[in-house]
Amino acid sequence: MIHVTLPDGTVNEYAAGITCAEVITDALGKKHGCLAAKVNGDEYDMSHVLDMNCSVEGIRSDSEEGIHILRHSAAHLLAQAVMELYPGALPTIGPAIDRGFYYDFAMEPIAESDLKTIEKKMKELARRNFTVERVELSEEDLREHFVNNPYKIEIIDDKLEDGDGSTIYKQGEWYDLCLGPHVPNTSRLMFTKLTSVSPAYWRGDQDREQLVRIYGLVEPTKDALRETLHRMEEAKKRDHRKLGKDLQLFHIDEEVGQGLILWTPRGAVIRQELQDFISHHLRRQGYKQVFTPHIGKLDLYRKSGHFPYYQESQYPPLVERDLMKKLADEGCTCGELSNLMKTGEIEGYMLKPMNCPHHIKIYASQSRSYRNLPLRLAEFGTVYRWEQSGEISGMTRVRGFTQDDAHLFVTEDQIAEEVLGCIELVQIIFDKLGMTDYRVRVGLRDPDSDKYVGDPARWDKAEEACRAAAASLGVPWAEEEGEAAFYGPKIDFVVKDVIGREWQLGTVQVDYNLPERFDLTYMGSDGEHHRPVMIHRAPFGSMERFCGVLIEHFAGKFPTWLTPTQCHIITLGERHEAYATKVAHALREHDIRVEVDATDAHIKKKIKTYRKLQPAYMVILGDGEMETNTVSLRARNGDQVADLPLDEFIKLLRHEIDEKTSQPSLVAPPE
RNA sequence: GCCACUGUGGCUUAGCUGGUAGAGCAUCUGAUUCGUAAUCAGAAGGUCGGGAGUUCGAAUCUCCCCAGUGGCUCCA
Repeated sequence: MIHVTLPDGTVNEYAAGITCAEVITDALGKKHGCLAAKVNGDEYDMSHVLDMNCSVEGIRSDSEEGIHILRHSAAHLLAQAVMELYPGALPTIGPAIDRGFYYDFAMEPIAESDLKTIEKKMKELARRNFTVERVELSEEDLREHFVNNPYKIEIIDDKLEDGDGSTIYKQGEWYDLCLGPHVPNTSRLMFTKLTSVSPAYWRGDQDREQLVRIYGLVEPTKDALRETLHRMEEAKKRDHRKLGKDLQLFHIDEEVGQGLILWTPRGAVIRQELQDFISHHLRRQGYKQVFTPHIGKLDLYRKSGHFPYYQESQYPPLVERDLMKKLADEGCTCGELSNLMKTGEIEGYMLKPMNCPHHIKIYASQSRSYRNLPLRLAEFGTVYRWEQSGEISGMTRVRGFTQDDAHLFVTEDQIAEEVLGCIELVQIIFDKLGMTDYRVRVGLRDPDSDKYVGDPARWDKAEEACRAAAASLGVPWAEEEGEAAFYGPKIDFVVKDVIGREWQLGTVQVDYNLPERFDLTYMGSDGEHHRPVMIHRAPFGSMERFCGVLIEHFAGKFPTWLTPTQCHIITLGERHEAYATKVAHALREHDIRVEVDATDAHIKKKIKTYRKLQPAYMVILGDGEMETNTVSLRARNGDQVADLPLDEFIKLLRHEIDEKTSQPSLVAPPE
């Protein structure tokens, strides 16, 4: 007999050889809703046999672990379906991921339209309710089972110690190399949806075979699946690319170029408000504003190390006209031109891929003493990077963007305090905008690598400063070894977009390298020359990406201070035009953004038209308002307030704008 | 850059196996003056992402290019 401890603390006695399933059914009844079990904290199949004293806990399909198992099992079901439909395909790997699962196959590319057929096959296989069986095999047997699949053999070669066996999971005739655990039978996998197909490289290595990756979703119940799909639909409505068009915030034009954002008037308002907001805080924190040009000589970037090393991700250099002509006359080929630029034999200019070299030159333009430090130079600096064409997306990944950049030149002792200051700035901004759903990544050096520049003792200190700063935020943060830049540790702020992709926004990076390369110095109190340390920081990352994320964050419903139209005045009839003009003037006198429609169109129609642009308020003016010098307001959700005295309205609205409250609240308190 | 898919007037979109495009919204004109999510009538607007080809004839077939979407790779 063995003793099994259940989660509620009761201890039951069973005959050795009982399975997890039997224990859980005994404890919770037949409808226990569990897919697998935890035995002494480790995950096992339901069929796992217990032969000694232990604790057993069911893993429900709606728990985090349960959904993970469900996804992993659904990946197996997908592979089984694909193998039946495409006998020549070779399954490789198929894990559960954050939002579902995928499986990679070595096979001829398939189209998205083929997913329906595969999905149907999966349903059919699920319905046939195969038992999912775990089989332990010796290494020899394993290799025998996968003799026709070099991918699986490669995994066996890599993951298994010589002589070790492992397990396969079988459902029907089909089986896969896997550690498990899995659902007990395929009927658990009825509610799946294949979402997309795309290529992926074997083991993520661009130089290796390209595989076909199929993505899918799975949920324990029909309702849960429907809800998930609905949520995804809803999220798509908030996509900044769609809202950017609907709200007329930005435009990308084929003829201008890929990944180049045209900020339209309404979008420009948002960007300007954000820039004003951040500029205000920069002044408070003692930053100095600078302006620098969009290009710089190749020599500058040779010195900084960005050319030719990062050439691939830059626009090609600009070469002076006379030189170009001379080289052309001499019959110089493009390849030769490129080589001449690399070796420095000819000079050219580059669109700046970052602002640091320019700011460094400002630092170096005078002799500096410790009394001048920290020197904090800030600029909304526009940079250009040659992103791969397939990677460009909306406002979040572009080829020209404006960083809310700054470079701090500090002494070694000032690093900790200044990093903290940078972090505080990020926090002020995120707090004001109600952005709470972000994660913080502290990039540290990989202790086993020698690619890092600078003295390890100084690194330790800088890393400790970054850690302490991240910890001070009060949000989740994670250290990631090997994620530091080669020149110093960093802190990144990462948010997710509506479809779950992660984007890096703000960043704070400590840099020992550039001051060295540019031989920057300051005079210390000891009368000696010392090397300053640089801190690069951009709390928003870039205005483009940040605004893109912000559009999705607010679903286009911006707080009053940010929204392009704060008041849209609508008249009931033509005779109210004069009053509308008067109200508009009064509002504009108080620096409130107003638009007016005094045409004779029906009020319903006007409301329908302008609500799409999400003004903070629609101001309705008719006979009543005109006679009593009042306004009536309509909020975005349709709520109304009637006959608010005009001066009272202005006062309240001005207050709302100045306070930068999260949402318009003059009609009803925000939800 | 790689693979699949997509690309029709400002927006959304119909157009099956090839025979030179239909519609709704928006726009303009006229009528209506009607208190909060589609008043009526009329007009104008596209040669179908660009180019080449097959064909008597292509938005519909082929090829090349451009752009977008999804993912991979990359991201100082």
